Amino acid sequence: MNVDLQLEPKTKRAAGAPCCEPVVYPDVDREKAIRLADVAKALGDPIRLQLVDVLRKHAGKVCVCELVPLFDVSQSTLSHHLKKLRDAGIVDSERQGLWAYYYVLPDALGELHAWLG
Amino acid sequence: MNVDLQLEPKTKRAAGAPCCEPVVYPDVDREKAIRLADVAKALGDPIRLQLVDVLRKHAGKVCVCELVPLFDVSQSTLSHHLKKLRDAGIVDSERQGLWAYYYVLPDALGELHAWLG
DNA sequence: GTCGTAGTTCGATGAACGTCGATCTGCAGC
DNA sequence: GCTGCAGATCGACGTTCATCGAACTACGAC
Repeated sequence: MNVDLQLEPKTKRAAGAPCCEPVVYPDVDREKAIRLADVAKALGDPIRLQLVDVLRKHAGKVCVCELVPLFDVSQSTLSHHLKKLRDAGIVDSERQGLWAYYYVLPDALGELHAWLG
Repeated sequence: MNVDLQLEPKTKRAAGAPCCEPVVYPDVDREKAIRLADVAKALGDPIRLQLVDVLRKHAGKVCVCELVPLFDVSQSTLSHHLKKLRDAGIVDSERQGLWAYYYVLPDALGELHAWLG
C-alpha cells in the first residue's frame, strides 16, 4: 500500500503541467465500482434498507402482504421498491397462487460487505 | 429469530381484515435505517465509490489535484462528489495553502459494514 | 498592489427518483 | 361464466441527482 502521505506538489513547475504526479490509483476497477455502486444505490433508501433487513433476518420467504403493513407507504410504492431490489439482484420473488413471496438472494451483499471490510 | 417460513395467509377471512397477521418486523429502526441509507446512497455512484476506495487504500490524506486526473469528469463535478461524501460524514478535508487534502473518517463505514455482516 | 492557480460554489439542464391513485393481470371461489 | 382479491404496472407529479461551464474565493509568487 502506498503510504506517501501529504505529498506536497512542487511549486515552480512548468506552466500547464499537472500540479503533481498522480501517485494514487483506484484499487477497484470501473466495472466493479459500477456493480458495488448499483447495490449501494439500491440500499440507499430507508424503506428498501428495512425491507432487506426484514427479509434477511427472517431467513426465508416472506409474503408481500406481511410487508405492506410494516411501512407507511402505499402498496404500489412498496412494489416499486421491491422491484428496485429485484433489479439490483438483491432479492428475488416467487408466486404461489395469489401471494408473492420475497427472499434475499444468498451472497447478494457479499461483494459490498467484503469491500467495506 | 423468527423461522416461520412461507406463512400461508388464511383464506376465508373477515372482509377488510389484513390478509395475514404480520409476523416479521424490521430489526433496524427508522433512524438507523435513515443513517445507513444515507451512507449507502453516498456510495451509490461509481465515482464516489472509487473516490472512497482510493482514499481508504491510501490510508492518508490525498491532494485533490491527484484525484482529478483519475476520473473522466470535470474538476467541478469531482468537487461536487467530494462534497456529497463530506456531507454524508464519510470523508473530511483539510486545506493547506492552495491545496486541499481529503481523507476517510475513521469508522465512517463501520455501521454499514456491521449491518451487512 | 497584480497575476496565476487550486478548489468551491453558482446556475442551468436533462435524467432519475419516490410517491400516489388508477389500471391491469392472474388466480380462487362460486 | 362472474366477482373479489393480491400484486404488478402505468401515468403523472414534484423532488433530487449528475453534469457542465462560469463565476467566485483564497492563496502564493512577484
